[in-house]
Amino acid sequence: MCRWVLILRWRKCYSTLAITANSKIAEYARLGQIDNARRVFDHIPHKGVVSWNSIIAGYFQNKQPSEAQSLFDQMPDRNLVSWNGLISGYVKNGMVDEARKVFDEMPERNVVSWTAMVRGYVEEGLVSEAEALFWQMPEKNVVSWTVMLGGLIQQGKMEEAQRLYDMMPVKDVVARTSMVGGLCQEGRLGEAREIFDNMPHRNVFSWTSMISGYAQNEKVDLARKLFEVMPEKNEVSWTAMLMGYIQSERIEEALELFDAMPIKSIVACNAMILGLGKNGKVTRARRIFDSMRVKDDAAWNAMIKVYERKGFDLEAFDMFRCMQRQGLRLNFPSLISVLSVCASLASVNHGRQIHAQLLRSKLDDDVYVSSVLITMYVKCGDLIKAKQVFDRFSLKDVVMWNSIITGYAQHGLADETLQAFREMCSLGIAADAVTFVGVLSACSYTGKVKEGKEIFEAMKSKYLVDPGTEHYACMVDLLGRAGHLVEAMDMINKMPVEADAIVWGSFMAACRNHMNLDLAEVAAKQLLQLEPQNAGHYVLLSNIFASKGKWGDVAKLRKHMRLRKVSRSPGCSWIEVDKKVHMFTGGEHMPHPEHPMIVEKLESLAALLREAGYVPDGSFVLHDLDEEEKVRSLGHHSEKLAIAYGLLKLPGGMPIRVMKNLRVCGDCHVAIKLISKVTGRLIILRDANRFHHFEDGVCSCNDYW
DNA sequence: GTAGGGTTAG
Repeated sequence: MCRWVLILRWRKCYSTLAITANSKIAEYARLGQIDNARRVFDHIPHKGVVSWNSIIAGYFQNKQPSEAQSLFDQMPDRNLVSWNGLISGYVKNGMVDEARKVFDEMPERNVVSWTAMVRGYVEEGLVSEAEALFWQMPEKNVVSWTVMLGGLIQQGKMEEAQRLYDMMPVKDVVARTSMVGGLCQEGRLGEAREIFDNMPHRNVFSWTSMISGYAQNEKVDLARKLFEVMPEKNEVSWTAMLMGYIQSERIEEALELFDAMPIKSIVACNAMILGLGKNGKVTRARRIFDSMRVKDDAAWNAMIKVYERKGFDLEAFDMFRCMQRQGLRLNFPSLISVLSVCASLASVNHGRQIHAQLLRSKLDDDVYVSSVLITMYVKCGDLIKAKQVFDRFSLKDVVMWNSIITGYAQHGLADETLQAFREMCSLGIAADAVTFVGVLSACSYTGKVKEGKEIFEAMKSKYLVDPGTEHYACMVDLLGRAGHLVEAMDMINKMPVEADAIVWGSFMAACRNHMNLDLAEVAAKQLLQLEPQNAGHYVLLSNIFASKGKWGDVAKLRKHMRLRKVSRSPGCSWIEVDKKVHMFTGGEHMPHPEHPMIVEKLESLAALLREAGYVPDGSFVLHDLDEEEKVRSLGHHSEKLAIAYGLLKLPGGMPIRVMKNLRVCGDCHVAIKLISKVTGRLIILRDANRFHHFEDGVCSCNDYW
């Protein structure tokens, strides 16, 4: 008697233990600690079928389908749950074919098996396969119907979805919620609301679905009304509401809601960071980022993207490095952002490093990534490497062709640009608007007026691409540079759309280069109207007035500038030395630590230049200084500082690559040509528009920029 | 304790 009790007690205890072990397996698997789950599994003395099922599901959950399959093969006995688990495991790993094989081979099937398989097809977007299977099902229940419904909705087949929904014998909360979501996606808010209102039961999901529907369709206030009355909210509901404000750019209200959120989900934080970034509130975005206890890939990407978009390249890069130091894996969006950062910083070394990582993680055989890579190398001035990446890729799309075409154009290689353009056309790839910007600007940079005009005409008639403002800007630039100012003006007047600042800016520069002060004045006034905050326009107009001796107008303009609180966007140049980017600003507010040495170098250079016959040209300076002061101010233009630093730090024979955020000024251009001559160094300068290769006193732009 | 459905982002 006593013995039996003991045995029974022992058995009871044993089964409790097994259950605990099985839940431990599931728990570890959920946390991504599959090895711990396995350890628990291995220590169970007499493993039941549930333990096996649990560990197999765990491996599927942790993206190790082959290990799961191998365990399945070793199982002493399997039940229907094991088979169904295998199907759903493959489905979750996007392996429909494997799932189907299991489905065909299994000894018996129930509704769950069928539903899982239908779901598998739906996940892959194979709706017709899903439908075929669905109608073959020996029995269906609400879940199977809902899976099929979800598939149709996901594919945007709303009429079919509607029909299926009407046919459903039983509609529960889930099915109704699905339908609400589908209708909202189509903007059919009224119908969605009707289903919502007529639901016998509503839960958080249904409420959130309706709220999100309003929020996504620019009905934020309606969303808010519902949000206020919903009985219980979870973090997803809060986030859905938040997204509404962010998407309608109502950033203050978004912030208010965000601060009120009881639980700030990662999704909410990430969305808030991006939203703030879009609205220029970078510091606030950073504060939220720092406050996040757990940061996922998306959080890092969001922060990197915010910095990248704002042009805070160094910060973006630091962030990326920080992310890697935390041991986070490279992922697609952050790679794209950071490659753009490398491109904009023209940091070849960093770019190459990332390229290497790309190769290792096998992310490089993607059109998108390759195009960004090409652009990166182009902007870093390494056309050879850009071409290598380009050639390596077999299935090139327009974007990739555009990358290399624009690259050649920016380096002033018109023949290569045109050749690539022809090659692309002969391969039957349709040129788009971006292609023509590249081709036309190449013609413009190199004075190919005839070719440019022909291409511009062909663009409309032969390639059927409507010219946009950017193409007119190219044409105005092309004509203007070549001195056909009247024709350029004519082009502006004939434009179907209003000329923007870029068009007028090109025209302006042309007038200045060809010393047509009257037309320049017209252009400058237009520019001031279009961009009253851009200090560059004041500088230009002021220079024109000064050249004409209209000192009264100069004074008036300055006063105007002060009144409107316009400040010059600071010129800034940078150079990469020892894998570090060194920034230089024109003034002496934030001097480089090695400033004295650089100034010394500049002075010795100045002496050499004077010997070579260089006379500083003060007309490029805005400030009303006396001659000597002007020379000093010119001497400290940021590009010269950066070049001097490069001369000091980079071994002889190595090209000096300098980047500048504005267009290089005329005086610097003359001076740098001479510097390349007296020092015998190749100097590559990337300014806001294009590349200048200075060698032995000559620039690749032929003084035409 | 193990198998099938609905809500937030990029």
